[in-house]
Amino acid sequence: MRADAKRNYDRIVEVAREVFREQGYDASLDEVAKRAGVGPGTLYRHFPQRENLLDAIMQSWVDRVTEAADKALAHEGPDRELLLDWFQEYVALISQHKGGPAKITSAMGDPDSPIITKCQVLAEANQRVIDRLRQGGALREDIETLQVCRLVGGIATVADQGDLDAPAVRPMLEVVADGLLR
Amino acid sequence: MRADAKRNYDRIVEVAREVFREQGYDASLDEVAKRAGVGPGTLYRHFPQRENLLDAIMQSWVDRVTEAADKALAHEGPDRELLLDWFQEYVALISQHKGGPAKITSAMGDPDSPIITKCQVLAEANQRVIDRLRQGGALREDIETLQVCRLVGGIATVADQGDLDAPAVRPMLEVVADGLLR
DNA sequence: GACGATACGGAGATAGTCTCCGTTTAGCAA
DNA sequence: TTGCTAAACGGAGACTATCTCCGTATCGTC
Repeated sequence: MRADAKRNYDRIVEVAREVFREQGYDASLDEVAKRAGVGPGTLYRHFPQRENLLDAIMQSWVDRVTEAADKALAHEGPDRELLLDWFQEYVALISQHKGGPAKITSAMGDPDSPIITKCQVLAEANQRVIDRLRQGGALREDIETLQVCRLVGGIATVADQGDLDAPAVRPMLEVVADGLLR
Repeated sequence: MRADAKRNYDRIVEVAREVFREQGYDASLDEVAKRAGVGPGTLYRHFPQRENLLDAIMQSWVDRVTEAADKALAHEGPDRELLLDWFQEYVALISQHKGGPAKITSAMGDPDSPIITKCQVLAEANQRVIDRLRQGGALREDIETLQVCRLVGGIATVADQGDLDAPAVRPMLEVVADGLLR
């Protein structure tokens, strides 16, 4: 990659992170290009689809995901607390910008999504937490971990669309956690 | 309302129902106008916002909602079955067209939404089912019924966005039902 | 310093939303 | 019937966003 190309690439990602945080995932891409000081052509050459840009933005995000899972697994205490803490982290992680929960959760089941690798990191993190509980025999067996992602993702999605805060989300996560534990 | 106005109004609603079913809730409104044989101006005068049109489409829908709740309440059998049957109906009702679950669920918490009256019918139907279970002492007390709507709406939303069918949705509804029952 | 590959960027095609306003029509009253 | 007015129509076009094409500029190498 040529030096000027890399410079523009990085600058676009940086600006996009800012704009998406301000205006949500639906922000205008031409606006991103303008703020980054490049033409729309340049933006679309680097990122043919909106989701390619999202994928680049999420590059740094994957580290935080695994960290959060590590932290949850290190938790000493009741299984219910562990699961709830993880769920809250999960919601926070995918709710970084408006529209994110829906995008990430629906990409989870789509192998062709440009952000699929990022989703897999999240799915694997969730898997580790679920496996730990399963090994302790604390969890019902008849549900796939992908469905768990969907359940929690669904809650994050409605919270995102309805502008709910963490305390309002908590009871919904409790219901799901209690439904999963046995 | 003048006769020609009513004629156009009805025709737009009829066509919109068809187009939304075909193309989802994001379908072009100019396309609806074209198919209805009216100018865009006419459509936007009758329905200033997209949701006003959705509200009109849902007029016949409210009857089905109350019917479904009646049917659920008439159910003889375990509470779990009753709740699950109702949840399945609930998901089916709000999944009429693509994008519907998200729209309806987020409108539930927004008093200014043009479709709020329709949402209230749905919320009341849900309330009746929940109340029945609460009276039997079968349900946990620490959760509002609006939250129940959000939980089930969240599942419907991810199912809608991920093109999941009813059998795939079922286990998620079971988790929520089990988490709510005690 | 010259050359080819690579990348830039903006004009413009396409598509959707929504408004404004000149034209038409329904419905009523004379 | 005819004439009138309020109501309704409809389409041109302003505005915004997405995305492409291609002439121009720049990088990096020989």
